Amino acid sequence: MSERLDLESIARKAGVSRSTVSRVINDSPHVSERTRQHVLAIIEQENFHPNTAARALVKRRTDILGVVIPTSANVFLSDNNYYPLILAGLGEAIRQLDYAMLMWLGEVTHDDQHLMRKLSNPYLTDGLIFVSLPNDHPLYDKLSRLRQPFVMIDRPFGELENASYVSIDNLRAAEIATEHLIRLGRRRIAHITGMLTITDACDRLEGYKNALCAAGLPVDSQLIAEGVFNYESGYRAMKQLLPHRPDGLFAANDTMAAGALHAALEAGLRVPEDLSIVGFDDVDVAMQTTPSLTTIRQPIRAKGEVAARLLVDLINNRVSAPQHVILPTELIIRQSCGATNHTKGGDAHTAE
Amino acid sequence: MSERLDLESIARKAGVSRSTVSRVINDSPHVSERTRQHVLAIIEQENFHPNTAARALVKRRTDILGVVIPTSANVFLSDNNYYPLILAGLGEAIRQLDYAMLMWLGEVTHDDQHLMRKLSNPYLTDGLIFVSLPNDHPLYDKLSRLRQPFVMIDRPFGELENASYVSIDNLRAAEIATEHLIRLGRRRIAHITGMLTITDACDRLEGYKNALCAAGLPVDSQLIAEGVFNYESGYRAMKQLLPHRPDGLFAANDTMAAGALHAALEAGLRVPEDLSIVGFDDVDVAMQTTPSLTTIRQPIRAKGEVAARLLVDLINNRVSAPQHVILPTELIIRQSCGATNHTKGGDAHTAE
DNA sequence: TAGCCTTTTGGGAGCGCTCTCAAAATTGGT
DNA sequence: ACCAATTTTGAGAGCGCTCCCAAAAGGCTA
Repeated sequence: MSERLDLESIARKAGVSRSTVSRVINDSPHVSERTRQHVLAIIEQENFHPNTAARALVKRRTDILGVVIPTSANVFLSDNNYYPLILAGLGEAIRQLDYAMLMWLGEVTHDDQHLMRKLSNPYLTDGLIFVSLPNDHPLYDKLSRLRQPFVMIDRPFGELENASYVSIDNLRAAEIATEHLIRLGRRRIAHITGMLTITDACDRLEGYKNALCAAGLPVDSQLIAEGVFNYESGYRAMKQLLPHRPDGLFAANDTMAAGALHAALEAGLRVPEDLSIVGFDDVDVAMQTTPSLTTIRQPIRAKGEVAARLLVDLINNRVSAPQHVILPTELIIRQSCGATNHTKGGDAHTAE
Repeated sequence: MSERLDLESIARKAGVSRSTVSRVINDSPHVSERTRQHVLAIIEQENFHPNTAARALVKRRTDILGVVIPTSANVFLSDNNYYPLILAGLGEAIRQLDYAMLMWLGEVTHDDQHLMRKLSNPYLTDGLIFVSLPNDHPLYDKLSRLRQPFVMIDRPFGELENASYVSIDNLRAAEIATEHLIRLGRRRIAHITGMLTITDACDRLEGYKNALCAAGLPVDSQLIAEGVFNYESGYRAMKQLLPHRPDGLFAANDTMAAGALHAALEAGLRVPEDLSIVGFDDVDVAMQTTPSLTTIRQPIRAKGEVAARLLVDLINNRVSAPQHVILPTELIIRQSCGATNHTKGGDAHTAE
């Protein structure tokens, strides 16, 4: 019904040229204040929106960042709110940077080829962020062929040249968690790993072993059970560990720690008296269990924020790849480990 | 370094015209098989990607769907995995439909104007999906001025003409939950509401009241406490309800039910003996509490999937707005209500 | 008021694609 | 082998914007 709106039609109504309208839209300083206000008024009145496709065509910029979370459904969806937190951090930072966020979720194995073509289309996004890309993922090999700048959240496996990432020192954090249990006098310390296709999980396992070795304790494979970062797998892993009488447990995330706690309590163990538990992440669930979980806090939201900013810096050539950012972690002592602590953590109901 | 790739350059290399390459890319039937294969080979060899901006400019289609989750941070991020499930449903369906998903997360109050301009730009997305838009949200008024097709997940407040939505019958589901408690002999049934700016929460409150009235039970405002859909608020609400000695509780979602359960157990109540609890959603947490939660299951992923398909139908004029889709719910009986049940639900560790 | 410099404005070209229409090549029937 | 029908291909225009450059307008000094 209403004629189609473009720069030209706005220009005509405002009695100026297309170029001037363009300048107004792009906040160019080369427009008199009088003209700017007038054009702005017409734009408002006509409810005009510049065509982003036309703009992108000439500027070779879409102002869109792509986010890929290839994590399998049962981890993303489940009780583990690591990914929602990452997303929140990404979403907020990306919006602040005045970009839009294009998202691909879930397993991409089946339409791998197809998706990769979309992802690697340099005209769709200005850059990409990969979250927790498993090292056996089909996208892995294609990364090196990517033309666009990209940032990974969580350290990639092996030496991926040109890959920038944002992560934490998982190895050291796991050592700290395990050392804490050792310091509390535990000698049969078990570990529930995360999905071992994710480097973070491998590093945490490594850190756990390191700490045992450093303390002269044996690394007993019967005290190591594999999980996949969700509650269910933590519960199962603990069932499997219980016959080997652990007196301490370091779980690769809080969600699995909660599942393990459930299994331990069900088996009649007292926590922390009989079994000392330390988790990882410090997500909400850590404060909702009884007893609440001692854990390693990592800045999950910040990972997303930092990754987004880093990507934009990469896009604008303010820095050049690869960049590696390591964010700090912190041991948060609550009830599940049995250490007395009067300053940190707090219970479930006085959270900030 | 390498020359810029476009249709023309591919055409030159293949010894055909730009038009032919375009036809190949768009799967036009008007190309001989011989030519198609040849061109395809060149495209592959050169790793060519058509410029989406140029295509969008002429086709007036971006093949992008916008998803807006304006929910405040503490609900999206928290223990409640309603939104991740919605997202998973949306993400999968949108990918299957061969669209990309553009996302806006979190509160938009501050840069309201700015965001709305971006959202309503008809050249950025082909359509929009709003998830749980609170009725006091600044976007609410602007919905009627939207030119693009849009679909809401969860019923919008009031009579928004032209608004299509996908939801469930919250009113009836809440009645069923409450009736179940009544049937179990409970007489002092409490309710913890969701955020009352979301229509679903209002409907559930209404259904709760309806059921009480229908059973000749009084509606006691002291037995109604307001929550915001997260664990913390469920815990607090229960603390507030306990002095009024409820013997039953219907919580507007599982996460709050879990918080309430925590508070009840802490206060020394036995569940379900002293207090019968029914939740809503049937998310993972419902099977992880002890006792596990009786709840109303709603098809959360399906909401996302259906909304995406509906939006695409709207975009392609296969249906016309407004469309209202109501998905089915189901009462899942577990331990927290005290009803004996031998067929449904199961415990936390035998999930499907 | 003329002359110079600065600020502001306008017009043309072109980004890479799709679409329409016409031309060329192929097919089939006689 | 010829003409009509069909299939396949090519060229031109144009989508709505930005960018470059030149022209116009405005400000200042002499």
